Order: sequence, then C-alpha cells, then structure tokens
Amino acid sequence: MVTLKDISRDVGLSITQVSRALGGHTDVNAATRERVQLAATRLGYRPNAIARSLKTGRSGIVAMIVAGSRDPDSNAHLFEIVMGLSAEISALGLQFVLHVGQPGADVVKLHTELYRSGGIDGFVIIGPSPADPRIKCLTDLGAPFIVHGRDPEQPHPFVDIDNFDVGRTMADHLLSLGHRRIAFLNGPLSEFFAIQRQRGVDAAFAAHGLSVDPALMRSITMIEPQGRSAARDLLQLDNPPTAIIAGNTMIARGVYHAAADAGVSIPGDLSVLAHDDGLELFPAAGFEPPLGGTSAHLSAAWISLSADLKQIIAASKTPMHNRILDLTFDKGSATQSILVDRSMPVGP
Amino acid sequence: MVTLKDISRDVGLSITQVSRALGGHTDVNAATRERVQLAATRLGYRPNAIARSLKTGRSGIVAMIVAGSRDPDSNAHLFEIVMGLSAEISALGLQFVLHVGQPGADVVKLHTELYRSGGIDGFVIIGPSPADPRIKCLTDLGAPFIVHGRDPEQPHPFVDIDNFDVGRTMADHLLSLGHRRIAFLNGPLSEFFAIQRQRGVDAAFAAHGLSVDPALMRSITMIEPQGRSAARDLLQLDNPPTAIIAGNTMIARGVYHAAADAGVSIPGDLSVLAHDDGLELFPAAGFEPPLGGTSAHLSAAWISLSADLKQIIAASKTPMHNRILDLTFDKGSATQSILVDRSMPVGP
DNA sequence: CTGAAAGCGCTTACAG
DNA sequence: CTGAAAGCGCTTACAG
Repeated sequence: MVTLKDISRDVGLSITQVSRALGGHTDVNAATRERVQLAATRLGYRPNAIARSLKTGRSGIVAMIVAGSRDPDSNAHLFEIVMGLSAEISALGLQFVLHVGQPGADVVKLHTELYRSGGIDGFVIIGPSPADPRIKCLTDLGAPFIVHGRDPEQPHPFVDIDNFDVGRTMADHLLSLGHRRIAFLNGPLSEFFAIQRQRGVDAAFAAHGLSVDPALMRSITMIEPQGRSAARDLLQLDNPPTAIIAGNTMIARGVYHAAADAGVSIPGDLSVLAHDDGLELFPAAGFEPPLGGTSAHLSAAWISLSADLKQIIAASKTPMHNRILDLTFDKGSATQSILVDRSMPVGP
Repeated sequence: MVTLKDISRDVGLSITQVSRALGGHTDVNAATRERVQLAATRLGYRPNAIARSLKTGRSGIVAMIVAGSRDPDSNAHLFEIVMGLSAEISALGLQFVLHVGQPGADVVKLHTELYRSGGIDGFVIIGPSPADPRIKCLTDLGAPFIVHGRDPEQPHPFVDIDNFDVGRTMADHLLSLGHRRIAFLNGPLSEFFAIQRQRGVDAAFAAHGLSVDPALMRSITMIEPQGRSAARDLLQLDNPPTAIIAGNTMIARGVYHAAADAGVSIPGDLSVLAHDDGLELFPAAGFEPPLGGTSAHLSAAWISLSADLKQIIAASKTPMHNRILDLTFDKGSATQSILVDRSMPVGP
C-alpha cells in the first residue's frame, strides 16, 4: 500500500507538506503541489481511509440494520429500498453498510454495539413503528440518524410523505364520482403511515357527510397474494364495493386479478385506485386499464434521506431536519361516475 | 466514547494490561482480568474498530460493488443475493458494504480505489463474464476476493454449481421419457453458466444419439415476461416443443402462463422443467401442476462464499479455494412419456 | 504478572 | 512556504 511516507520519500519533502499539498491547502508552493500530485498519481496513492478516520473521528460509513427474516413478504419492498439507498449514499462519497441480522436478533443491541465500536457515522431507519425502540436507542446514544417515515411518539429527523393526504385524496376522488361503497386495502395498522392513510380516508368521508363501512376497511400485508385474496373476499360480499383503494401497486395487481377471476370488469363494475411508490419491480404503468391514484416515488426519498443524513453527520448536533415530499394524483381509469349508490340492503 | 484509557483510569492499571485482559491473553492475573472485564461492561466499552483496523491492517469489512442500473430486470435476482450474502457475512462478524454505482460507472476503478483506500479486506464478485475485468483487476491488486460462479479464462477462488450437469440432467430426463422436441429457455450466453448449461443439454442429446434443434434453443433475460413471450413464440411454431426446460423459476412461471394462454395443458401437452435457485420471492413450490427440475439453493452458496472469503482474507495469500455445491433433481409433474415423436413435418 | 514505548497512516496546531 | 511533533485508540514486542 502506498502511503504519504512513500510520496514524501519520492519527492524529498516532509510528510506534513505532502499531506497539505494533497489536501489542497493554500499555504503550499504551486510548483510543489503539482510535483506532489504527480507523484501521488504515478504511485497510485489513495489516502488510507482507516487512518484518516482515526484522526478525524469520522469513517464516512453509514449503516442500515434490518432484522433477518425468512419471510419473503417483508422483503419484497426492502429490495428497492436497499438498492436505491445504497446508490444515493455511494453517490455522495459515503459507504453503505447493510447489516442483515439473524432472524430474531436484538436490533437495538446491534445498533448500539455498531455505533459504540466507532466505525459508523450514522444510521438509516426504515419502517418505524410508534415508539420505535431503535429511534429511542439512537437518540439516547446521540448517534446521527434519519428515518424514512415517522414515529409520532418521539421527535426525530425524517423524510416522509403526507399519508393522511394519500388516503384523503383517493377517497375524495371516488366519493366525488358518487361512489359510496368504497373498500380500502390498507397496510398494517401497527405502522403510522397506515394509520394516517386511514384517517385521511375517514376525513374524506366526513367531508362528504358520510362515514366508512368498517367491513370494507382491511389491514393486510402489502403484497399481491394478500391483495388478491382480500379483494376476492370483498367481491363476494352480498353488497360488494364499487371501488377499491389499494395501499400499493402490488395489492392493486392482486385486485385486478381477483376482479378478472370474479368476472368483474374494471372500470365498468369496479373502480380501482392505488398509491404508487414508483417501485421499479412493481410499476404502476403495466396495468390495463390504467391504474390511477396518488404517487410519490421512493427514489426521491432516498436522495433526500442521503443528503440530509450527510448533513446531520457533518453538523454532529442532530438537528430536527424534517422533510415532507410531494405527492401527485392521477385518476387513471377511475372515471366512472355513480349517480345513485348501487348498494342496497339485500333481503334474505 | 469509552476507550481503554477510561478503563485504565477506572481500574488503576496500564492501558497495556487492560488491553491484554480484554483480549483474553493468558499472562494476566485472573482477578485482574475479572476486574477489568467488569469495568469494561459497566462503562459500556466497545473496542474502537477504526483503531484496531489501523493497527492490525484489517477492517473486517467486505464489499460488493454492483453497477447501478435503471433496468429492473437485472435487479430481480440481485435482491436475494444481497440479503442472503449480507446475512451470512454479518453472522460471521464481518461488515458488508454494498456499493451500488451510478449507471455507467467504471466498476473496475471502483474496486481499485476502494481497495487502495485500505478500508476493505475483500470482495465478492457475482455474475462473472468470461475474462471478467473485475477478476483480473483484483488479482493484479492482490486483493482477497471470491466469485459466485466461474470465469473459465482465469484462475480464481469461487463457489459454483455444476451447470453442465444442470442442462444434462434435465435434458436427459426428458429424452428418456421419449421427448424429442425439447426447447431450452436459457440465460444470456455471455455468461459461462449459460454456456455450460447449453453444453450439458447438447451432451444429453448426443448421448441419445441425437442433436438439438437450434430453433428451440433460446437465450433470454431470465425473468417472467421474457419467459412468457419466448414460450408463446415456441408454442405457436408449426411444430411446437413437447417439453420446455426453463433456466429458472421466473422463466418457468412465464411458461406456465403462456401455456394457459395458448390452451396447452401441462403436463398433458407440455412437460416443463426448470432449474430452481431456491429464491424466496420466486419459489418453485407454488406451481400447479408441480414444477420439477434441478435444484441448488443459493442460500447454501452464500454460506460457503462468506466462510471461504473469511478464510481467504485470514490467509492473506489467496489460495485457489474452489467449491462445487450439490445439485438435486426432482421430476415434478414431468412424467409424461412420449412413445413416438409427435413432431412431423407439416406441409404448407 | 505488569508497564513504558513504538507504531499503524493520517491531520493539524505550532514553530520557524 | 516548510518541517518536527503530537495524537487519534489500539496492539504488541521488549524489558522488567
């Protein structure tokens, strides 16, 4: 490995001066600087990241720790998160450590030990639950971190979208078209984003002087098979919904399949909207008829998240750096007006 | 941050002795050792990974660098690779850095710079192409690494399966049942594993005194949509295949869909086999009728790969550490015998 | 069994 | 504009 000492010997200058020349300091003779830089290039010098870290107290490494899981469901989403995040973090000149724990590992302990061992500048937290122990732990440690999403129970830096608005916007559109029997295939209510979306849906109904039918509100794992079976269920009701709001495009795909299976036509018999995270593997674009709904690309979140985390690390005193990303809405094929509520009590 | 100095002050011993006590050296008084360990636990001491790295010349970090890609196709597989690899590497007490480059980034340069900067002990290379520049680069650098798969043009440590046997086994089974018009939906022939599988298929035909119909050998991107369209194509031939070998379960899913679309019954009209990588997101288990074929779980590869890489790093002189993992075969629903070749020239 | 010293490769006051 | 020195936190001969 080529070190400053090698260059120093090569050009006949002190290590100090070589360091300064390479570091771009002003108090170095221009000719000297050039001579040093040439030698560094010729010898293939790369500053030793370890030594620099020890001196500066910063490693340039950020980590994400995820609990291991034999459950592919919970992983489907994770893929795009990991790839997108890594790409953005790498682009910022930082290294991204992905630590996949053993199933059942103590994630809080992993964060603590990794941080205490001094090699990690900061952390990314995804999928926070209310009163998330990881957030509490990192806050107590004074470790820099940023959260994708929000924990309503404790203050922390985050990047998120307005999930209340997600639910409200889609429900409002359908209500405005005259739909009354609207189902919502929401994510797990243990997570704040799902709670907020439900609140948004509730609020849209309230704004129309109505209230939701609890039997049409479902909380499911957000993947295609679950969406399909939940939709099959809904379509078999005596009084089936005329519209379904899906929490993401994977659920929506399940809804499309279930509708086809049941001989229910979209958008003729059933309007479908979904929130679109802009996932590459599960694009909203492939649907026939077109899938409408709210949209906020996760890729934008990774860019913000990485940049904000870098700044938080540099600031060293964690600022409450919050950011709400934009949301767009497209009605897709959900343009079917319903003049009279089709739903009527059905006699036995 | 708690350092040796803090413990040293706390217990009234030299830093040297504290280090030895914690390091589990024998030449330390048992009572002293206990006292030191207690203090370390009480103060929440974790050895500073950076300092240790600088001293020992080893960071405990291994990296995988993948070219960024806006193409989801190439990513589908990567997910399970990344998660599985990270889990195994983490389990071994190493850190796993995932570096996703910008689209079009110079991957060789990234490896070089990352290694030269001294923070990385070794690398994992996946999906090698013949005469792979990454392998050449790391070999030249003298950097420890291991490859999943093989580059036939240069020697290097690897973990792989016998892909010749994959092709040979599946083709032989079908030939033995009497099938003659056998299609093969293979992966890209730019990769050695696909070349080997083709050779295996060729060899099985040769062993039966036959040779393949080049029109039935297809090289495609190994995902469902491509498998589906390739299979649709094959089933529309004047003289369609009676059996299809799929390179993986995603392709097989496409074949099942295409068969359903075309009204072709499996296994009545068409036998299907596939190689199964044991992917969680694309399980071979969900098929109806059951999907047979060769099988080698990637999860086993990650375990071997991680353990071997750790050993290579420790040895510091890269040994040619090669490993061929086991393959199993199950015929699934592909039990349909064909007494006479159904294929006959069809007049215009 | 214990401690003082050197050194991993770098950065950065401090002194010239 | 340049250099000698200290120090980041650790490990490890070397000497007692």
